[in-house]
Amino acid sequence: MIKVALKNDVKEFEIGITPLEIAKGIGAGLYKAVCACKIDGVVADLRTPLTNDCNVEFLTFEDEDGKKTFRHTASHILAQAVKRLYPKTKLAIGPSIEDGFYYDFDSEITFTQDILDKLEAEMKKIVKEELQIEKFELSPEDAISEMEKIGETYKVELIKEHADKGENISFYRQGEFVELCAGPHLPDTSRVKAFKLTQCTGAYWRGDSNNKMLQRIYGTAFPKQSELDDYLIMLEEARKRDHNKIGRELDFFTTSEVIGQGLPILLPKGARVIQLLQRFVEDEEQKRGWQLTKTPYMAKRELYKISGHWDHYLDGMFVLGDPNDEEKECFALRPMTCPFQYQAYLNRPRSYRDLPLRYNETSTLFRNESSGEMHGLIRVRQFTISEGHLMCTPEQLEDEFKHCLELAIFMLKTIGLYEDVSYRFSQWDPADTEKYIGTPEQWNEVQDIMGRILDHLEIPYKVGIGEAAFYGPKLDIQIKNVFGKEDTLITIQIDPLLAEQFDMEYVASDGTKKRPYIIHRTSIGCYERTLALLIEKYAGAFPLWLAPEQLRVIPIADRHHDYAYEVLKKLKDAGFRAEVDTRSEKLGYKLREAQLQKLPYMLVVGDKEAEEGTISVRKRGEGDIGSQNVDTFIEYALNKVKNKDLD
RNA sequence: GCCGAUGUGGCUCAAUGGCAGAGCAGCUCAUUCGUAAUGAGCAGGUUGUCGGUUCGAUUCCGACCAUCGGCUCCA
Repeated sequence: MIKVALKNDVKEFEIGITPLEIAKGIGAGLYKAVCACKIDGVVADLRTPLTNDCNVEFLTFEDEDGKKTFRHTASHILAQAVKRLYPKTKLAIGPSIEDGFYYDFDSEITFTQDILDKLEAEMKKIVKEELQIEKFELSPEDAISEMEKIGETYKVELIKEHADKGENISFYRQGEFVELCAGPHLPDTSRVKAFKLTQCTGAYWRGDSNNKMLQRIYGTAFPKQSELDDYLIMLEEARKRDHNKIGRELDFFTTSEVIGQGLPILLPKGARVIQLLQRFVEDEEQKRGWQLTKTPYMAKRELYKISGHWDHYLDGMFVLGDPNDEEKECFALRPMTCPFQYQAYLNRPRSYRDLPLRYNETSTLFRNESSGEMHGLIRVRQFTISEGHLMCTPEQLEDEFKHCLELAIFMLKTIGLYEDVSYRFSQWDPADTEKYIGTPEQWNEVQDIMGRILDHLEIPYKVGIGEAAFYGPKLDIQIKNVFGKEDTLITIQIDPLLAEQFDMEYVASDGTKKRPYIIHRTSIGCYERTLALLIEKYAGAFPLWLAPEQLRVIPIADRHHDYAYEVLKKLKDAGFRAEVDTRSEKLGYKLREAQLQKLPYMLVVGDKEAEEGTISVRKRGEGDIGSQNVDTFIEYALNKVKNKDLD
C-alpha cells in the first residue's frame, strides 16, 4: 500500500494505482473534468502508475497545464482525422499554444477551407467514438523502426535526438492512431467537446527557413460549446479594433501601390498624433538629461563596415550604389542610429566627467524587410523611432539602465499601454556563430550584468534565446496586437562590443583610457508601431490630449454660425485642435458623423446657447452631459489635456 | 523570401465568357432642423497591372504588383 496526499486528504491505495483511478473513486464530476495531474509537483499523465508515497494534484481545464493537455489532445484528434482522410500525410509536431493548438503536416495535398471543414467533421466522429487514449513505451530502437515502417520520417528524426538519453520513448494510442508523444493526454477523446479549426498556413519544419515548409493547421478547443462561442466572439470583437482597418477607415494612414510596400502615408490625423507623441517624448527626454542630435539618414559603406552592419545586416539595408564595386563610393540608408551617434561621441576626446553622456534623436530608419513581413503600421520599411544611445562607466551602468527603463515605463503609463506589455530578456544563441559579433566571454559577462540588473529591478521577464541584437543583449518590452501576435514596442540594450569597433574611449579619473559601456534604447518605441497599438488600444477613440481633432462645434442652424465661430475662436485661442461643422445638415446627422469619427467632445450651439453664452456638451461614449459656460468647459478640458487623462 | 487567401468607383458589397449594379460617402438644389442618418437630382469604373486563350475576358490561364493571415526575420 502507498499513501497518496490529495487536496484535503491522505488516502491509502494499492501500489500501481493511477491518478485517473483515484479521480474516478473521488467522484464523477472530478473524473469528467480532470485533464492531467501533478505528482509531487511535476505535471504527469493520469495513467502514471503510482509506486511510492506521493502528493497528487488534479488539473482541470481551469489550470494552465490542464488546458495545455486538453488542447494537446485536440491536436492529436486533428492528426488522427488527417491520417484517416489523407493517409499519405506525414506528421511533424502538434503542440498546444496560448489560445489553442496547431499541428504541422507534410502533405502533397494543399489543405483548403473545404478540407478543414471535412477534417472538423472527421474530428467530431473521433470524439463521438469515445476512443480510450492509452500510453505505452518503446525502446528508442523499436520506436525508430516502428516509425520508419510507417514512413513517419519527422518522428524518426525527433526520436533520434532523444535516443542517446537512454530513456524509453513514449507513445499514445487512440483507436487506430498511434503518435509519438511525451504527453500527458486526456483519458479519452470524448472529452474534447468543442473545437474549431481556425486557419491553415505554412510553417517551416523546426522553425528553420532552410527546411521544408509544412502545412500548419491552427485550431482551438474548449470543454464546452458556449466557451468556444464566447472565445470566437471575443476574437471577432478584437479584430474590429485592427489598426490596419480602422486606421485606414478613420484616415490615420493609407498606402499607395506606386509608393510601395511597407511605406505607409501618414495622413493628417496620423501625422498629428505622431507629432504630439514626438513633442512629448523630446521634451520629457530633455528634462531627463538627454541631448538631442540630428544625424544623417545615410552614410558611406565604410561606417557600416566598422559597426558590423555591412557583414551582419547588409540584407536589411537599402544600398545606394553597387555594394560589390569597391572602387566607387557606395552609400546605404541607415537601418539604425547607433554608428551615427557614436560619431557624435567621437567628436572630441571624452573624460569620465562627460559621462553619462545621453544622446537622443527622433530618428528615421530604413530597413529592407522581406516582402512577406510588412504589416500595416506595425512592420514597415521606413519608420521613425525615439532612439537614444548612452555612454557611461561600468559603475554607472545599472543606474543608467534603470533610468532608461523608468523613462520607458513612464511613457507606457502616459499613453496607457503599461498594463498590456510583457518583458523579454533577449539573449544570444551561442550555437549561431553567423549572427553575432564578440566572444562567448564578452557575451556571458554582459548577459550576467544585465540579468543582475533585471533581477535587482524585479522585472518579470522571460528569456528569449537567439533574440539578442548582433552586438548585445536586450530587454524587449513586448506587446500583442489584436491578432495576438507579439511585437517589440520598446527595447533597451546593453552594447559591450561596438565601443571597441569604433574605438570609443574616455579618460578615467586615474588617467587611464577606458571603454564606455553603451546603452541603446527607445523611450516610446517607433512612432508608427506605437500609433498602431494605440489605435487598437482605443479602437480609434483617442484620449483628449492625443485626439487629432479634439473638439467640434456644431451649430444647429445657419443663424448660429456666428456664435459657433465665436466659440471656435475661444477654443483655438486656448490651444485646442477644434473645428466647426457649418454644413446645412440636421443636428443628428452632424453628431452621428462626429461620433463615428470618434471625437472626444461635440459642442452643440443653438438659440439657447447663443443667448446664454454657453455650449451644450456631448461627450463621446456618454452622450449629452448638459450645458456649460464656454470658459468653464475650456478650463475643464485644458486640465484634462494637461494631465494627459486617458478617459 | 516561403505557404495560403484576396483584389469590381472613396467605403461596404452585387453580377456576368457578350451593355458592370446597389447602398453609403461626394457634388448640386431644396430643407434651418435640439443630441447617431431630411429629400430630390447629378457625377463617379480601361473590374490591381501586364501578357495569354477566345470572335469576344472583368470572368478562364500565367506573370507581376498590392492587401490580409501565418512561417522565417524584426522596432
